[in-house]
Amino acid sequence: MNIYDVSKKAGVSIATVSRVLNGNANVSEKTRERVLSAIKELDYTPNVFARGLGLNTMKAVGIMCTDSSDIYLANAIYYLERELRRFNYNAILCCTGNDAGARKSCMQLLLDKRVDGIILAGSQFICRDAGVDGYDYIIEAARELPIVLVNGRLDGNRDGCRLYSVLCADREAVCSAASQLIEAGRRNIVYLYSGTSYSSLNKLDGFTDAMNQAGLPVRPEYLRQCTRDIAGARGSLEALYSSRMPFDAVIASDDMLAVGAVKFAFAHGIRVPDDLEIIGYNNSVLANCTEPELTSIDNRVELVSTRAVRLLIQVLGGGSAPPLDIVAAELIKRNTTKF
Amino acid sequence: MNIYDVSKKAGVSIATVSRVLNGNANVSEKTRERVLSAIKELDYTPNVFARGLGLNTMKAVGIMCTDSSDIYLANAIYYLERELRRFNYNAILCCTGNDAGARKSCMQLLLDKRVDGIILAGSQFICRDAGVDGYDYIIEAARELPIVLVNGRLDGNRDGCRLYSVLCADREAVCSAASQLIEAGRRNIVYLYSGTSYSSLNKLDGFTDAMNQAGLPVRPEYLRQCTRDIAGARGSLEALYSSRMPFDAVIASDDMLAVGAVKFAFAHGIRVPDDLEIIGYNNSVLANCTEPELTSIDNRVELVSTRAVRLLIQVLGGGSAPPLDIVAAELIKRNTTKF
DNA sequence: TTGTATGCGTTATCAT
DNA sequence: ATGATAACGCATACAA
Repeated sequence: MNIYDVSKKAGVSIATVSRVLNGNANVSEKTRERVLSAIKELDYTPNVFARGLGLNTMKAVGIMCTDSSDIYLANAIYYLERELRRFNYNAILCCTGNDAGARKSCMQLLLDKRVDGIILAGSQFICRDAGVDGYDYIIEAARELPIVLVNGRLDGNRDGCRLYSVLCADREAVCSAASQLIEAGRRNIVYLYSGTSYSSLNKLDGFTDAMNQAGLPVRPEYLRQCTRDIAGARGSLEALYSSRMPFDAVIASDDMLAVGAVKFAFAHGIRVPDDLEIIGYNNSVLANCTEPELTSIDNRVELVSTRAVRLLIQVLGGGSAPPLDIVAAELIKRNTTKF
Repeated sequence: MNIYDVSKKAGVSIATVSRVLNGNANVSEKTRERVLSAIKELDYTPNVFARGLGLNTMKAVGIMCTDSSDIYLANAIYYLERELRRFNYNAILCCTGNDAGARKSCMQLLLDKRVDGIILAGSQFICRDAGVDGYDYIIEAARELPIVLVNGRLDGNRDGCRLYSVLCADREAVCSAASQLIEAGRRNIVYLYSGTSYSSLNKLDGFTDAMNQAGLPVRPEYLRQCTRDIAGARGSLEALYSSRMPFDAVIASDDMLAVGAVKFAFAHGIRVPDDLEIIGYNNSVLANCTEPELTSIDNRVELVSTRAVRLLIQVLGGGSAPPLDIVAAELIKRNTTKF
């Protein structure tokens, strides 16, 4: 079942069939209809490989992420795929984990597959310990096809590179949230985080911004890094607590960690939000699970993901796009804060 | 940069290059090395389209699901993709939502893309309101390529179909859990569920099994269907509560609903697990978020997903496989139950 | 062991 | 408006 069968059935040449298939105007209405009905009758669909061979495109983009089961990334992937398919692109998913080598080979795999573009979902691709040439594989790839970072940032102003970043204004969001806690009278605020990704460090900066603006000291004991799970967050606060360092608020870089904070408070009979205010990040489903429910910073996954795809589509269509697109976050107030 | 360039550089014919590429034994060690070094020097990678055109395979499988942001499905997708890539297959993700038409067009899209196989992830593809010919699109597709249902079940014993189901013994799991509650003295057990998917109805059957085995009546007011979120679950229990129907245990078809049950209890000062025992399903991260933490049935996403891929790989390799592969669930005891 | 030639199913460039 | 034909880059049957 190929284009020849259709051309035979319709009594035209394969060129005409191809023209109909690709919406070429140079076809009379009569023949177009004849061809279309032949296509329908034979239930013909063009062979992607042959088409790809000629056009060098498969109408697919690669989505790379560290872990698609992470709640934030799972949402990002959902929105990315939905938007991509809206533009008739398929999504090829690649979970790389945190190993640098795996990332490179994943990227290479996608390049070899001749995808039309690549989306790097999640801030984990840009992190402190990447090293000087840690992003070379991205830069190089961006010379071959457009690459969009979702919630990560890498400068795309190098010549010959098509590298774009779409992200949320994390720093400003945390700064604003921290400022509100300070205004509400909190003085001993803990900042709880896990990774050293671009986004994570950015949030941390936002926290210190707020402290500086308020003229409050940023004490290193209150910047607490822990493993990325409930127990890690809780444990970190336990340690601080037993060392008798007072704290009256917690800002977490992820709802998961904020859940740990709620559990810590519960275990010690500390009242939330009266004695301890807690703010999470991502505004994920986890924020609705605790008691009281978490106030959380919404970093707009859907919006960011959608814009990332739109941007990519535009570039794939030969258009241009700004290398940086920043979306504002939104504080969703629930019951772990008083303001 | 193609196979001709490599052959020129290595001073051999393209046939020899192809042989080296495909691990054909009929190449002398000397020429093989010469070719390999030429490949490396030119940084050559074969064109997937040309290769696909000849072999009619793209080393990719489609993963269809209703919603990749659902926690269970997100996990399934993660494990599926990981295992697929372990066997050098890429994953093309397609989220269909709940619309039947979208499912069919998604399936067609994947068929047109000439994927090597398709995995239908999640029980939502098989559901009560599918209608008599509701699965025809799956059956027909299975005539063209192997299809594996993850956590759904469709009979694959039709001739010419390669249709397989890998799933968890949900019915037995719920039956066992309910039986344990009954043994512990609970008499008024609520079964809380949301969908009418294969898996969902199966769990419901497991619940009635347990009641029947214990000689207890299955009262329809205690089989409560609600929307698939925390508020829905909570609301459903509120309704039951205000109608003064006593209940002392809840089994939920999903951790999300169980969270709603915990919240309901908290709101009314009902002690968990003393006055109300609660059991969730999926053993997801949500089970760790509540206070007390949820006892939950672990339906082994990782195992099921991994086995599904292994089965598919086997079939793709020309081997045969059982049409049905069932994995046992496991009850993870935490603090919303007393036993 | 190696090379030649053909087929795979399109798209696109010419003619007509 | 339509048709013939040359790419596209690989695998492979067959020849040497």
